[in-house]
Amino acid sequence: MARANRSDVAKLAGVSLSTVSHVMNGRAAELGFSEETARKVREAAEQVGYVPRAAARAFRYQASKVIGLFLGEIPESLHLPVFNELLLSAIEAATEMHYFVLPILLPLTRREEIPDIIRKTLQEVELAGAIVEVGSHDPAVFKLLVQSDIPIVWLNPGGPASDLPGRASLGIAEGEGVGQMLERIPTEQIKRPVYLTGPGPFPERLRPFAKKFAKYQVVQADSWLTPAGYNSTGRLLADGELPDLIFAANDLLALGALTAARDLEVTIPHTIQLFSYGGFEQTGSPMIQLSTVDWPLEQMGHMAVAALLQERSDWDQKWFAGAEVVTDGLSSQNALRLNLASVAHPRGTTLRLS
Amino acid sequence: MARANRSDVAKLAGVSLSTVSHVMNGRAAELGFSEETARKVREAAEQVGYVPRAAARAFRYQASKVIGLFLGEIPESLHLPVFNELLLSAIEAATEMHYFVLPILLPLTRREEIPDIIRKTLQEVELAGAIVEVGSHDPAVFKLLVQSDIPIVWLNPGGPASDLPGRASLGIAEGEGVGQMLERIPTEQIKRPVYLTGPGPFPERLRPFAKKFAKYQVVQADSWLTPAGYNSTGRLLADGELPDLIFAANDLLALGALTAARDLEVTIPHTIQLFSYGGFEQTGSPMIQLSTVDWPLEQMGHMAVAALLQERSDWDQKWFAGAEVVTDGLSSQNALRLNLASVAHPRGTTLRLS
DNA sequence: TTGTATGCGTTATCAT
DNA sequence: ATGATAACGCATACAA
Repeated sequence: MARANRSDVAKLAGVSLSTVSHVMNGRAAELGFSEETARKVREAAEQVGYVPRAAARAFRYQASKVIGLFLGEIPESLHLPVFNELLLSAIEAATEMHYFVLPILLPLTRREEIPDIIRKTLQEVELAGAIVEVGSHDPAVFKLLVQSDIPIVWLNPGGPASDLPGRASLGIAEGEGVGQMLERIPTEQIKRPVYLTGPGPFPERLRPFAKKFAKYQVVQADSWLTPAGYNSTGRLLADGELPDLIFAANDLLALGALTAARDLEVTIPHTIQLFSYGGFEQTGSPMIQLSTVDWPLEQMGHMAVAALLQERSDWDQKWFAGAEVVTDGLSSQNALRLNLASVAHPRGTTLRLS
Repeated sequence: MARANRSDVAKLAGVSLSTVSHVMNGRAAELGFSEETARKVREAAEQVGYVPRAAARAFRYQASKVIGLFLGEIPESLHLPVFNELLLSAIEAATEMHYFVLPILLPLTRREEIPDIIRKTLQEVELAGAIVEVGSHDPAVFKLLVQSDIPIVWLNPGGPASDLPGRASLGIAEGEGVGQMLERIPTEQIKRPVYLTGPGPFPERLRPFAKKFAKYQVVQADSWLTPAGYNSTGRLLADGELPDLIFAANDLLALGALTAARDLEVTIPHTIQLFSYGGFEQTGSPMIQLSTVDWPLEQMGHMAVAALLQERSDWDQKWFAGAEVVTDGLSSQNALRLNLASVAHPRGTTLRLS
């Protein structure tokens, strides 16, 4: 048997079609319907399991409750925090406003397919708006999205906000937290700083470190995961003069470095100080207190939704704090460009603090 | 300016509305339109950025490309693999068939809200089908979902398939992999087996362990995360006679146990053997080779989508292998109930194998 | 207090 | 080869 529709309910309740609509949309009292009628309708709906068809409602209202979240595909665990935290916080924020979040993965390779993916998406699911992780994509691939009239929020989880046209553009001031961290360390005593990173181009977060130290060594591991950090650090420590400060470009590399040092009986933080980027946090009673710089992805997800749905009050109050607003160079007057602050969490386990 | 619609294109191309539809749906050749007309239409569409309205299409076709994935909310990192692997594998499978996956989080507390969440969802977004993690929910809360005519696949990521009515019901034979693991260990020499678990009821995976050993000790940590495993194991090892086998109910607890043993200079696997459940895997050159039982969540996500979209061939070929099919006790003749095999990965690093 | 008419944008059928 | 039109289910303005 097919899904019940309005006329099934109307027939069963012995009322007209519009009466069903009015009652189901909670306007019974407002329009002065009898309690008796309302009850009859609700009972009939309940009995046949009637729920108004979303497709018909979306069509009729010319509106949708689905927010598209376009994310770069995940090459390895490095991106899991991006996926998890962005998606979950976006869902949380959206749910609060009775919206849904539809994640759409964009291939990192085969970029020529992206325009077509976007066209197919727009054609198959009505979107209330789009949140787009720009990544390293050529903005031109999003042309169709821009041409459609839905609001767009651009995201750059690994750097400054782009200046693409849309309702908002969010970035992260990665250097800020790193700078804070460096201020807490007596850096004048540092002789051999090391920057431990993964494959690919150096991220923004390196900048304050590079600025602080005239000379530093770069160790590039062959992945962004813990074992690579372990191996690279192991080789580094075995090979000659010990470093006295390691900045790991992500937390997983730092965990590898920590373990390698322990295995080689190099004490941290006494012999080597260590900190990383990513906001590693253990709930409950922690085993490891890693000094790390928070990556405000959760804030980013919340703000993206808030901006998309134009809940300006939300930005200002809960999530806005610490954001660096940049309004110049934007075409739309409604647009907001801002970089979320990253925050240092220095901890005595891995840093000797001044 | 508003999003372009069909009539904008028709006007620009100088043709009728239906001609635009015909061309846009690739039926130009079939209906014998001139190449000239088709080109004009395509160019006009391109120029104004026309994409057919999804809401109107969904309405007209009485169909949708969105699969709802109803998941229990995530209380702590324990559930991250469930969320990640299920969602990502479902997205992967769905994308291949040109479908989308909409994750919907159901509150674990405040369960009385669930029926309303489901009703709102059905009312606001047209679903092609639903994949539902049953969890510990009373199946009655899903009544509206069942009454709607969309196909449903039930999931139990932590135990056997339920026998709810729907297109399919998938579970996991957790005991299978644990049993395999126990067969590889010379268990007659085990004197003091310990089961290390987290808060809450004991999962299915314990069963073969309990069956194998007449007497075993249960250590219940106060969370499912690594630090809790560390603390509980630390206390256990300090407190008297050492165990000789620890089965950790998840990988994170096992990692804590491993670290605790190392810190107390108890050798693994020589003094204590250790294995866990969850399929912990490090890509690249691994630092830790944990003996663990695979949790086939990825397979589950793929199969759920395949079953939902009735791609029977898919089950049989790629993902079906090793699944234990149970067809008795099902009402719907289309329904399939099966338990995916879990697989042991014994590794010499943490187990002494026979 | 209830019923009726209209339109939302698209597609497919049918007529030209 | 191209154009006109009905139908999809719902919500609402308006008529009764």
